[in-house]
Amino acid sequence: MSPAEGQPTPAASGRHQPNRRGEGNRLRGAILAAAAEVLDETGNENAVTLRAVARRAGIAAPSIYAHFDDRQAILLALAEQAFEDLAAALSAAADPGTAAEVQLRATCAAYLEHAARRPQRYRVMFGGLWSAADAVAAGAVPADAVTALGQAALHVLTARLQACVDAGSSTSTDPEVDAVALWLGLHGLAHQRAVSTAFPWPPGVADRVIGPLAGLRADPART
Amino acid sequence: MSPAEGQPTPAASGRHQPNRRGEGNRLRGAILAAAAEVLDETGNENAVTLRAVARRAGIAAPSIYAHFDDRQAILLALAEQAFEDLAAALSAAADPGTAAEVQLRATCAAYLEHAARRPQRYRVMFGGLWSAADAVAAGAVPADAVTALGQAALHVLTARLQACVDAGSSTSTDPEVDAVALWLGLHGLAHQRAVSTAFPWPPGVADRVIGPLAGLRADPART
DNA sequence: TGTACATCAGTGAACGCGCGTTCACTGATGTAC
DNA sequence: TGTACATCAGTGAACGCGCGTTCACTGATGTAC
Repeated sequence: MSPAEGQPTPAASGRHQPNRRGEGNRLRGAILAAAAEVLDETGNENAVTLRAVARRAGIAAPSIYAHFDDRQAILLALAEQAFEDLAAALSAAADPGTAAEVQLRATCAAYLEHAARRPQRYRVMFGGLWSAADAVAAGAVPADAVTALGQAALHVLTARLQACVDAGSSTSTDPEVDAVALWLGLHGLAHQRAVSTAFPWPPGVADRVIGPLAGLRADPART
Repeated sequence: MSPAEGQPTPAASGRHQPNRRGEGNRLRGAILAAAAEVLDETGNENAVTLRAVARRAGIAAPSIYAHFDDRQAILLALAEQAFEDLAAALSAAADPGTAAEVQLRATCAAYLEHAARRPQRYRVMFGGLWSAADAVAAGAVPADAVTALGQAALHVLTARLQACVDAGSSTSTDPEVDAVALWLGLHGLAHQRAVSTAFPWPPGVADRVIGPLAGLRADPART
C-alpha cells in the first residue's frame, strides 16, 4: 500500500500495527466497526466493499479473510449485530417500576429512536438485500437464521403488550398477533423515515400508529 | 402499466432490428421493461446494470444513452413507473357502488396484493437506495420529487378513509393523519413480507393492522 | 543460557472480471430539389 | 423522375476503474530443548 497517495486514509501512516499473539480476534471487531462506519456514511450497502472496509480499518484487504469468509459474511455479521443491539435497546427501554402501558410506550419509542439514530444501518438490516434470493440460494445466509434474528426484539414487544392486557390497559384479544401488527407499524414508520427524510411527517403520527395497534384506550402523551 | 406490451427483441436473431423513423422512443419502453425483468428476477437493484439491461433488451449497451442520461435515470424511471402503477391499482381497486368501508378494505387489499405480486420491485421502489444520499447530493434525484412520488397513492387512501368517516364507519378524528398511519402499517406489512418470506406470518395479521389504524369498528372478514 | 523453529498476524502484488462510459462508425430511411 | 444529402436508430471496440480473491511472502513473538 502506498502510504501517502492523496487518499483520505484514516488510519495512522505506514503499516498497520499487528495485534499481540492470541489477540487476532480484535481485528474482527475493528473490521466490523469500520464496515458500520462506511455504511452509515454512504448509506449504501454496495459501498461496503472489502477494499473500502480495509481502507477504513487501516489494513490490507486480504487481512479480512482471516476473520470473514467473504464479503457477504461481513454484511451478515453487521445485520446480526444490529438486531442484537435493537433487542438490547428494547429490553433496556422500560422502567420496571412503571405501569405496563408506560413500559410499552417506552419500548415503542426506543424502537423508533434506535432506528432514527442509525437510519442507514436500520435500512440495510431490514432492507433484505444482504439476504436476497441469490445469497440465500447460495447457502451463504440460511433463511431460518435471518428470520430468527428479529425474534428476540419481537418477544420483548409481545411480553410488554401482554403485560398491558393483564393490567387492563390494552383491549387486545390476541397479544401474540397484535404484537406482530404493532411491530409492523413500528417498522413501517421507522423504515419510511429512514428512507424518505423529506416526507412531511404529520406530528404525532407515531402515536396514531402505536395507540390503535396496541389497543390502548387513550393516549396520555396526546392532548 | 408497462409502455411496451410486446416482448423485448430477443438477441438470438443477431443484430437488433431498429425501430422505424420517429419511433425511437419505443426503445425507451423496451429498456424499462427489460430493467424491470432483471430486477424482478434477481431481486437486487445492483444487478440492474446498463449491460445487463442491454443484454435483456437485445441491444448494445451504448444504445441506452439515447434514452437515459445514465444508470441512475433508469432506476428512477423504474421507481416512478412503479409508483404510478401503485396509484392506478389503488384507484381502480374499489367498486364505487359499495359501502365506504368495503371500498377502503378493497383499497388496502389492493395495496398488499400489488406489493406481493412484485416483491422485488416494491422493495426497491421503497428501498431508498436509488434515492440514497449520494444520488440526491449529486442532483440526480431531487429529494422533493422522490417524496412526491408516493403522494398520489396516499391521496387515494386519504379519500377512502374520509369517506368512511363521513359514512360513520370509521372513528378517526383526523383522517389526514390517520391515512398516513394506515399507509405506514400497510407499508410495514408489505415491505416486511417482501423481505422476509420465511417469517411465520400469523393469519389475519393484515386485518389486525388495517382495522385499528383505519378506526373501523368491526371486521366483517374476520369471524 | 542460546538458538532453532513453529506460529501468528498481516502484507503487497497480481489475476481476471464486469462495470459505466466515450468514441467514431454504419446502414436504413426520409426529403429537398 | 433521379439523386444527393440529412437524419435517425443503433453498433462495436475500447478506455480506465474498482472490485473480490489468490498467492507467496514478511516480520514479530512465543516455545522446545
